[in-house]
Amino acid sequence: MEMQSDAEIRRGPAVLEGVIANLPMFRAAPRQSLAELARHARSQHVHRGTAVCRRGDPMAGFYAVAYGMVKLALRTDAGEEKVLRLVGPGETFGEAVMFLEKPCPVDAIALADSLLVVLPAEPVFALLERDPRFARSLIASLSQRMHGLVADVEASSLRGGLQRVAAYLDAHAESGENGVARVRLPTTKTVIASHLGVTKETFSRLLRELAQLGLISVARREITLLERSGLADIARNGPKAR
Amino acid sequence: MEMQSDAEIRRGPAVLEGVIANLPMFRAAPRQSLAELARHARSQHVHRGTAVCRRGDPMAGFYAVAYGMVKLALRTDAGEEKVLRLVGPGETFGEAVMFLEKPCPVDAIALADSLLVVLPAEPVFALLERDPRFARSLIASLSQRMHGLVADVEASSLRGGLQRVAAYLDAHAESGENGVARVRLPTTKTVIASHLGVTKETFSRLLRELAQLGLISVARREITLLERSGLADIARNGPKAR
DNA sequence: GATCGAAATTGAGGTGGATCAACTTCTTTC
DNA sequence: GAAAGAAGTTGATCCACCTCAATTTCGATC
Repeated sequence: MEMQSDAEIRRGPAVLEGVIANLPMFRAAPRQSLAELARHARSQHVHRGTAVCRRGDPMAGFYAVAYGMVKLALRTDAGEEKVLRLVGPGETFGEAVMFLEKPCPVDAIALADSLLVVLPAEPVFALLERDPRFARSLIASLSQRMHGLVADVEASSLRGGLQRVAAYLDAHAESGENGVARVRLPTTKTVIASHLGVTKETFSRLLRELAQLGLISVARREITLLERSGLADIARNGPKAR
Repeated sequence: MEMQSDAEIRRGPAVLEGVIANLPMFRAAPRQSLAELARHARSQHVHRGTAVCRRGDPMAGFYAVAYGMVKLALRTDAGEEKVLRLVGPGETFGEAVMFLEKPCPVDAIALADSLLVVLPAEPVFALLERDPRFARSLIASLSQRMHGLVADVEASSLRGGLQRVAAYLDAHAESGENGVARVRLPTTKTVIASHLGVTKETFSRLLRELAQLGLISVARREITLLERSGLADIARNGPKAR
């Protein structure tokens, strides 16, 4: 523990700078600014299942994920939760809240042991003051995020469950070894289900429905897309428009 | 027609500058920058029911509403629509899309005869380059917008219809003449319903339910909040937790 | 103030997805 | 590698909200 902490302190700054430099919003920033940010940043290790911050917490900066995965979720008093976003390596969260200087509106929970980089607000504001290109990147980043949110609203208010699942699989396809399209779910089906706006039970049934249509085959978290075009068709036109 | 156009050209710039100066994001901008922006801006009159822009259109700038009202909505091929936001006087839309340099993701339809101010991207980018305070305001504005979207997602995925209606009324209450809280719906119930994520039929029934509970009384678009606390209670805790 | 189209209400009936419950299969831990 | 717990599946049932259809009311126009 003592030794690990020691090692982190020694190699910390360089690692931090590396993580920061690879964030999309800092791509255009000069090296000196990055070093400056890294000097004020700190790393934070969180274990699987623990909260990075909870709704209502003050937010004195924003977070970047170095490795691991964090879910941003809303929860009701009754314990139901809606996953807003899954944040993976190289992605950030909390920027918008930092600027509003309001308490955190969501829960952020680590889904895996994760290393986060915390960027305090002040140095970011300072950089903003001095580097218009950074401002531009940050604005682009926020705009992108907003576009994603609008897409989610569109999906969950205008499309049915099957359509959303099909669209999700289509959007997350990677081509596997022999050119076969596959999706590896980044976390549990329960969490994915909540992200897609259905219960785990319904998600399970929808996957089975797609499998019975011969469009996919499911093995644990590995999903093979057997008929990409049919899947894309459902994603676009829904189940009925056969 | 010719005369009106003439008049607009003459007094246009001053009016435009006035409208722009009163937008939250330009509050901190120096007068000279405002004049500069106003010089590149143009006004656009749209009649009730006509489209300002449609999904897929290129967006070479963003819009401010001087008077009137615009709805931003997503629509399905089948004609159903989901209203994302109602934009009234002194509010803006299209900033995020402008920065993404992507086609417009929503339809923008005038709900009343409206005067819009169109701010082309280039001068905004230029101002951004030169005035960090403006960048800060713009970022704050986008963050605010995002916060609103998240709140909408929360409402429509975690709360039931009655709860959403109650929350809407509670949030939009103004105190009328004799200190009685009232809400004047800004547009048709059909549009409000879509904004709240229910059909007009359901909205009608939910209002009636609240009325039968003695919490409100409805007269056309004028709604009187008879028991503010009971309404707020439903908004927070739902109908069951009596 | 009569007329016509849009908006709103009301009723009857259907349904997508939630809920509840039992069980199976993974995963983690000691 | 056994035990305990988390995640996933499956079936039965339920319900909030939607859909369809018939009026009624409102609001603009002549």
